[in-house]
Amino acid sequence: MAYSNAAAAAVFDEIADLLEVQGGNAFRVRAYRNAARTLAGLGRSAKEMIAAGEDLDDLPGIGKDLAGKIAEIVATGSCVQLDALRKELPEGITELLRLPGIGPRRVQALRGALGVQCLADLQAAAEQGRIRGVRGFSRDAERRILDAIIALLKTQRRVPLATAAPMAAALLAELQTVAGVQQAAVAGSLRRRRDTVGDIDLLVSAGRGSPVMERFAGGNGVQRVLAKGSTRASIVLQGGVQVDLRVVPQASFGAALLYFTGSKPHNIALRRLAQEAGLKLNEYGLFQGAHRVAGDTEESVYRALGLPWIDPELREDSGELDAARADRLPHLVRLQELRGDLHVHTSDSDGRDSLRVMAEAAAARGLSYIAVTDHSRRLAIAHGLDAGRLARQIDLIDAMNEQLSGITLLKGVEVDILKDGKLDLPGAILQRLDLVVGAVHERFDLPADQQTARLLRAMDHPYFSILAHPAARLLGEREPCAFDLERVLRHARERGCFMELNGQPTRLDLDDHACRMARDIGVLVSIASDAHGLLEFGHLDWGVGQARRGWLEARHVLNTRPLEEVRRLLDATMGRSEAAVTS
DNA sequence: GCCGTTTTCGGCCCGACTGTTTTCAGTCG
Repeated sequence: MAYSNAAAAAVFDEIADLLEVQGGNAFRVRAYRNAARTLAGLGRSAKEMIAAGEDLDDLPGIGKDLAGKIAEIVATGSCVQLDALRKELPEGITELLRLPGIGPRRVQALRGALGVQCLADLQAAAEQGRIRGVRGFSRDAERRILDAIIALLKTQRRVPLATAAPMAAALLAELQTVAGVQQAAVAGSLRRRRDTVGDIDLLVSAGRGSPVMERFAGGNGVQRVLAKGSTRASIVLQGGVQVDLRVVPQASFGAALLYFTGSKPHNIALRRLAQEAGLKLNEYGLFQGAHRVAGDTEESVYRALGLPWIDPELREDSGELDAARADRLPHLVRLQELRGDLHVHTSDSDGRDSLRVMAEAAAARGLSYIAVTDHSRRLAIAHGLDAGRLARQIDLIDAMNEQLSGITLLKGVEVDILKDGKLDLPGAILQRLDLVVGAVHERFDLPADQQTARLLRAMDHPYFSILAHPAARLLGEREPCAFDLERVLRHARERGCFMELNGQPTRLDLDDHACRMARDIGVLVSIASDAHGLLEFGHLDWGVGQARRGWLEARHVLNTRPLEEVRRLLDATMGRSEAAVTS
């Protein structure tokens, strides 16, 4: 198994889980989790850093010990400490932590008293009425555990951002109509635009006596109320998505929004900053003693800490505080800066709408160009185009460009990258296109070195412009392919081709970390809708969210450029230099 | 396990909610 930062991060996360169940020092557990986060968000491969003689213990949260463990993982692919922990603890014990209300202490209690080793053991113990006999567990607790196990087994865990966002918007609109509610906002990972969200976090400010909690917990579509106090409540919606609501006074709204937006590591880092300045930050404000010095808006809190306001997408404690202090925060790309979309399907392959309908829908959204990129012949299930059908589509597009105004259609294809890295259509037809978008649609399971070689070879084809959805992941369905992203990005830069950030809600691929690596290495990213119907140009917005999480500015994005410039850049990938085009 | 314009030891963010161990520990975000 080839080394990846993600694999090393997974090792540290598992060690943290196991130490936690074992009742280990909570700060030691956190140290492993921090290191996992550092690795996952690292712009470069730790393996290459070691090879270059760099000290890993210069990285935040990584000291001598963990640097040594990373070196061990790089060298051997495993970690002695993890192997030892796995031997000491039963496989499956950490899944008990996924049950609400069950933490490390209760897992230990259940294991000690009943010998529970996994979810199935616990379920059996609950069904047999043995849990109520354990100290600290009542008959009610036993029933709750059983309910939680059943709920866990049938609900999906995280939902795509695009699924949660409209649910949150609907709830927010309802809360805004409740008497006494002054301000309401979405917070949490949804506001930070993570690709998936575990629950929906909502915040409102309201005067005393507002019935907002009652309305929230008693609303339509509420399946279960998990908790309900005067300032905080949690419900589960029909369909299994959890929603948390927090109510604060108006004067605390900004501090609460900051706190409730997270991420947790960002909050911890901010609170530490406050501490160092002799202040205390909590969800009610920034305090000097009992005096509130800031808190009505997020800006006021950041400003009082000597910082500019930070975009929510950046709040992951991955360098944004340093950047803010140095006044070097990125000017993140915005949806309205996209001028075109370089991955669009029509009913010629598996799209639902015709060429003309797609063109008009794109124009109506304010785009000035789109690339028509239907599938190639290999993808028979998508009615992929062979050379003959593609040639006819090319002629059709030429003719249609004569008629259209305000939008230009670029001639492209989403060509399959075959197992050996060859492309699924002959060069003679690819040569006639404005751009070639290559994608993997099969054999996702190749070993990392073969998958990497496959992608590199595809990019070396004389006509290759953009690598589409490079990891080929499907959120909740298919893990990303194993390949050496850094090598692929470096090759793309040398070859002069581009990487796609696919905006389909279950793809979002490149992911945020990969975007940041592309930015660092200097490869332009094409944010694409991969629209298969006229309504799907909206997917561009999900792509923009991930791009922003990846610190991308307009200058890092291919399709923020005007048509003439994009043409020049694409021509170069197709072996047509500027001189050749004009001659 | 990490970290350090007080430091190589002794800290490590802070508060709400729940259940139950009737004064607080465990869990969560």
